[in-house]
Amino acid sequence: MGSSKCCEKEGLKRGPWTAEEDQKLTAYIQLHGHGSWSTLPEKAGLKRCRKSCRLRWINYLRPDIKRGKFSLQEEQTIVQLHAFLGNRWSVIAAQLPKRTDNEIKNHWNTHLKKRLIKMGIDPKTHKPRIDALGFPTRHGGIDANLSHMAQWERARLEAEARSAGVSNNKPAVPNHVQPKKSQFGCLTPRPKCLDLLRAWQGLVTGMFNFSDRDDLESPGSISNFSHRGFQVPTAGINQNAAGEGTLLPCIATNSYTCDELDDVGNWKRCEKFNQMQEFDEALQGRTCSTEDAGFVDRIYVEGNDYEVIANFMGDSPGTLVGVPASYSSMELEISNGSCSIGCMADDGSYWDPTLKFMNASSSDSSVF
DNA sequence: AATCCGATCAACCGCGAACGA
DNA sequence: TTCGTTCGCGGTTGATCGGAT
Repeated sequence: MGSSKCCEKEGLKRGPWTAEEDQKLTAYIQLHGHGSWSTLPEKAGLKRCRKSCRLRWINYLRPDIKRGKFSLQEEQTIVQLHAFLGNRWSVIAAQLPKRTDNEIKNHWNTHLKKRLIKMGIDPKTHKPRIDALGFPTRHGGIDANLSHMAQWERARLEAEARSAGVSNNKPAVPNHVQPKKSQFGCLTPRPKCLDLLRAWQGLVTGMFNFSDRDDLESPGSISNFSHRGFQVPTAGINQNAAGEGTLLPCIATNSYTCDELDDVGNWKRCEKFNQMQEFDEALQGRTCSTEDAGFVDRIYVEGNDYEVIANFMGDSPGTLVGVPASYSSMELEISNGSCSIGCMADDGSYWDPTLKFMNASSSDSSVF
């Protein structure tokens, strides 16, 4: 486990923790909180360095962590987020409740990475791997699907590049990828990148779903993805004579109305939706559920920067609502199949997107 | 039964960022 | 602005386990 450093110089203990040490650390933190990690070991009566204590608590002893097998959903999320974020395990872990970055990192390195490699997908780029002759690697009968995968991946990278390029002063990975604590003390529901990636979730689902069972231990064909349900959060948009875009209530099945939209960068999302058309015939029984509530994408309409949010009420199809991107702190609550959204601006003012949307629709104003 | 070997995962280290003096 | 300290992240190591030989 590496050469000794901070622990050895002061005669501190290293290696596996004993039950007694765990008990001491847990008892101390439950009573006092961890406070300063540098002083904790001494106060807690542990002959361990601060790093060792912190790691033990965060990765093992903390009460709000889940251990054991990763679910299909969790694995999909990891793969999707890794495609966007790379090895930013702490950010990925923030989107997987009760999982630690260390656990996710280990799971990636020991399971997911190998599974992707087996499928002929480069785990670093998430692109189909190219052999020495420049041809995509062959793996069973999945070539056709890999080409689809490659198209999706291209779309993903293009979207990523655009989002970085549209605003030079914005980081390539937006800040809101980082989970934020809102005034209500809750984490924002999820980063937009999850939604960008949701479009190809069906492919990933195909990669990780095997026949009729959810057993993940044996890789299966990805060729059956087209027969599966494919949840697609979709956008409806209307242009008036002046060329202004107005968001419409959107039934959460595909509504590819984007062809006529401008080609100057507004409504970037639509390009992605157009690419989804080629899957149109293959996709059946598309429905959108409350799982799709939350961020959909960032759009730029009339020079304004908006977040688009799928908003679901009860069991009815969702609507899309727009929120100024400056309203960074979102609240989303799902209960009894109903989803409500509210947003807090940095100055503390509150934005009710549903209300704004309805007002805007009735007044025929631009966008909202 | 003994040994080997690959897989797994807890734990450690180095480094950069954040922060305060 | 600089410097020292602390924290947290990502990469890596090595103990352990289980299956194969």
